[in-house]
Amino acid sequence: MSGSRQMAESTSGDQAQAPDSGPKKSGGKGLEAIYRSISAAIIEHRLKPGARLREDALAEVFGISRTGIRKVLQRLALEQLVTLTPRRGASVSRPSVDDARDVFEARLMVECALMEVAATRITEADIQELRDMAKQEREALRNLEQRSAIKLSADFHARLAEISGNRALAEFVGQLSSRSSLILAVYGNAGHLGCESHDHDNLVELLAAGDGARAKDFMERHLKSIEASLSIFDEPEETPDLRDIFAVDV
Amino acid sequence: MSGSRQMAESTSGDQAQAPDSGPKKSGGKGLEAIYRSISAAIIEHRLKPGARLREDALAEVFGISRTGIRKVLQRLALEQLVTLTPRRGASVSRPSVDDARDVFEARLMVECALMEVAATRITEADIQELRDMAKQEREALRNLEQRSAIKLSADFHARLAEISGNRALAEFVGQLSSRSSLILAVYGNAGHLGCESHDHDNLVELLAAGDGARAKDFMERHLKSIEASLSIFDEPEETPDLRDIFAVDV
DNA sequence: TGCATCCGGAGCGTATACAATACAGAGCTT
DNA sequence: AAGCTCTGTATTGTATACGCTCCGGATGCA
Repeated sequence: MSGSRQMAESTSGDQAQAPDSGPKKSGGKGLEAIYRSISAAIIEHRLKPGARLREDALAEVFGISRTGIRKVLQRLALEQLVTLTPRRGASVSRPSVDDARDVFEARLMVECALMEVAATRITEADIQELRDMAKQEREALRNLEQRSAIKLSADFHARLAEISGNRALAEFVGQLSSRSSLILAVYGNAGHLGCESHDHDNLVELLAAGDGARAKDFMERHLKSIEASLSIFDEPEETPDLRDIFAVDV
Repeated sequence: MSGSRQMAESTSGDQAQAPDSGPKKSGGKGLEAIYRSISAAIIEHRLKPGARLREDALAEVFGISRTGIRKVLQRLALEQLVTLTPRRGASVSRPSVDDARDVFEARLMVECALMEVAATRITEADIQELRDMAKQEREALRNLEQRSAIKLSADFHARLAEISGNRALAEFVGQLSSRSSLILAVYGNAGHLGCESHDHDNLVELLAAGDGARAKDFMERHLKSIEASLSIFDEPEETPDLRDIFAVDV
């Protein structure tokens, strides 16, 4: 892996203003803020899988017209965070069992490989930032702020991938991490949310020590343990067997 | 590249409809066809990097209003086939040197790993289909139809990734392949277009033999040879240093 | 009473209208 | 003569209007 540029955010002059403060004169970049707002709400499980996202309602909430909302929803749909059903509108995606397996298989493949690259390219500033993120996540967990913790965890993995210096792979990991959050919402067991509290700290220290091989192994165990913690079985089909369900009542 | 007249038809069964044959009954699926049409035009280099894509012009060509065109352009932008510059509209992306390196690095990582998976999952039907695609590509090359050959090559790699059974990774490879076509357009040497004529045939036979390890090695050499065939050097910067350039004249 | 049909509302899909802005060319100033 | 500004035009950004489809309830008929 070569290259020495750093991952510039799309347009660096990006400023996020409060969603409701400037309803009239919000510039084109306001859409980016709305995107992040909805995206965060989904990742934090404030919007649960299956929740409908009506265009009118969102338009009113964010103080713009449906046009902009549709743009945001289309982007979210391409990232598979929301599902767009014709004539029915948008709703938060409900990943299938196959989706879940695909996502974790992909993460295993890509994130593990990236650890070895990251170990050789990580800088002091990166290490400090990652330690910070891990700490925030630990504290969120301790305060039982599960919503924040899940988002921070996804951000951590995404940030980790950025260190590799490969933008294409970093974006891909970012999307996979976001989708993982949805998978947790559907198949996760309450109380035990994905990442162990100290896993990320350990990962950072391994990278700080430059030990790519062990970081890779650790990431592998980390991801496998997350996947193993899921309750992946086929959901009740769309036409549940009511006789079976209410058998006890009869 | 001057006229806007060059994107209408595509070689395969893509129907180019008369300008306004069905203004009312467009149907939501029409956008998918338009997306494929523009996407194919870009991948086949009928629209070259830097070419501007004016919304009005596209709207007129495809017989719909700008609304639908904007939707398609936004999707293409998210896939990084077109670049959307604020207030300047859309143009075919011109991948940077860094982009090129990232894309091929990602392909190397993912496609190679997928070969071992594909070798265990490939079916007779898959083998037959891949042989067919490789044959079409060979013939296109022999007939000097470079445009078709490039698209067929990208389709081949994408189809190959689908065999792994992992949708997330398959989509990712598909996007990387499309972007690779753009990279070829910018940094490729005329005459030697990426894939060697028999590489894909060899790949199929290795997979048909179930030899995942050698398929992986072959894919690695294949991708590296493509990347090596590129002329990757920094293009003149956007604000060329005129003093430097004309130093000899002074 | 049960089912089919009709009707009304709600919400999305598409087109069009209007406003804002960047580029280009011409004219003026120095 | 060269540079700067000012204005005109072309093109995108955003909002709004209208039509169409789907869902739910009410009504009529068997």
